[in-house]
Amino acid sequence: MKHYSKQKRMLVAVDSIIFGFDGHELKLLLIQRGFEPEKGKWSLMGGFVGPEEDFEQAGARILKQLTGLKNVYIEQLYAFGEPTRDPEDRTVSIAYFALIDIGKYEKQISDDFHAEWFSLNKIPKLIFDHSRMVKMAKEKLRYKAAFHPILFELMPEKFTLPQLYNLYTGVYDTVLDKRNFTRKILSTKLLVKQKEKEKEGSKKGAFYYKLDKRRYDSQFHSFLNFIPNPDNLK
Amino acid sequence: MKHYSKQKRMLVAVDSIIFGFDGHELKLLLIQRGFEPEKGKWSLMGGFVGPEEDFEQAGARILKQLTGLKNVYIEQLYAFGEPTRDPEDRTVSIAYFALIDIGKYEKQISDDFHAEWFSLNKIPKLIFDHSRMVKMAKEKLRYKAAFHPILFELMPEKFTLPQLYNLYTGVYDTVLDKRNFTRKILSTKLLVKQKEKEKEGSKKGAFYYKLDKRRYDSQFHSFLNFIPNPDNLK
DNA sequence: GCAAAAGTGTTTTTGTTACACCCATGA
DNA sequence: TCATGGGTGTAACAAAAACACTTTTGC
Repeated sequence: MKHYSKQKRMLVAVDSIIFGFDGHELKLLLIQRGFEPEKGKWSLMGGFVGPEEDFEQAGARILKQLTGLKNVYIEQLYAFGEPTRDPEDRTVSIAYFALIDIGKYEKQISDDFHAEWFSLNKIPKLIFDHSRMVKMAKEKLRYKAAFHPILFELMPEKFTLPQLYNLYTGVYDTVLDKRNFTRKILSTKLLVKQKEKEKEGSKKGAFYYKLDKRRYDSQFHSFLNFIPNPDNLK
Repeated sequence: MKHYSKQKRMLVAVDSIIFGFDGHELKLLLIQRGFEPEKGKWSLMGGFVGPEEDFEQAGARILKQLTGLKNVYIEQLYAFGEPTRDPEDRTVSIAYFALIDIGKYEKQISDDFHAEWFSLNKIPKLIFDHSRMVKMAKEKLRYKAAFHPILFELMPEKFTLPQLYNLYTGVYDTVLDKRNFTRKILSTKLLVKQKEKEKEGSKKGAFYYKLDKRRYDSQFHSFLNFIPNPDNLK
């Protein structure tokens, strides 16, 4: 304490942009705050970083609290620190984005907040700078998913190629050539075809695939070029 | 204050990883601290975020203080927050990396620190988690420079293709095919050939080039694919 | 005249894109 | 039997990679 005593201290929070995919479109998990300030307004899930915690621990704790999930994909997005971003008090926010298997999500009982999934094009007004955080998270997800197989984190254990196709076209808000898409995905050797078919979505049914976990882990950082002309992603 | 009063407050600092290029190799600017704690040890340049400042302002202020430069390329790298990363007190560090034209750098007179440029493979032991920050900055620079023309930020107004070649091979610690490299660089149309030659580096002399600032700004986010097989960049 | 670094084209290989029809099934 | 969505191959084109010799000039 002796050397830094003149410096201003700040609150430090972690806010999580939580993405899920329901087989048709990408969704975002938001909470309606049950506490002041901004009680009743829509918000990202967040919380203050505890005295003995690092950011990852705080992020994991918050995610667990809201979704019941642990060991999910979570990655630091950006640190936000405008002096007045939280009008109540100087608060720095370390934003993380998480990708979860929406099927594993279970609504938590809590008085503090009530959570809901939103389609990405129907996001309500959010408190503070949370809309900016969401925008940035979408950009980063697009950027990263163009090269790395990160979107598989959103899929259930067994999934079909049409589902995956829906996810990619949704994330990039574009149509992709179905044959080229299939070829590219399968050429990564990341997927293992199952014998069963998914029969809900269509009459013919679509084959299930599973991730080859070994290959996935080892190729995660490789450049797989999922998206044609990834220009202008930012 | 009324709602957050129970939360722990922390110090928030900005640390800058400052890269420069002398025409031959990539360098890092470090300071030897003239103040406690860790007086005399090598460190990144940093400082606390002031009560009315955001991170970018703090980063710019710190960079100006050490290098005399303003309006240089600076980008947020990562937020570090392990509870004991600074043994003195709980301090969160928002790390930024900066790319400067080493020729414009002018040593600042200050009692507080004495600065020196280091080759990237001769970095001394650094305080706290600064070595980890440097490592991460190198990785991010490699990643980003593989797709975006960011390394031009390190060059002086006029530079030669051999200098640029040295920079790229240095950053990726690899040899590149000279003809393919030249073709790729020139095919971006980002460079304008000058009439004069640089005569210091060789007998024959190498033509100077300048950045086409307009094109550079508009293509900055495009994917230019500078590096063959960018796999395993992380 | 020779050492040292700059500059320059072509061929091969690889990857990307464009494109359209048949299949399986439940209603 | 037909409507719906699933599944599949090929040819043209574009981009990347491999490869070596000539030029200039200061010493």
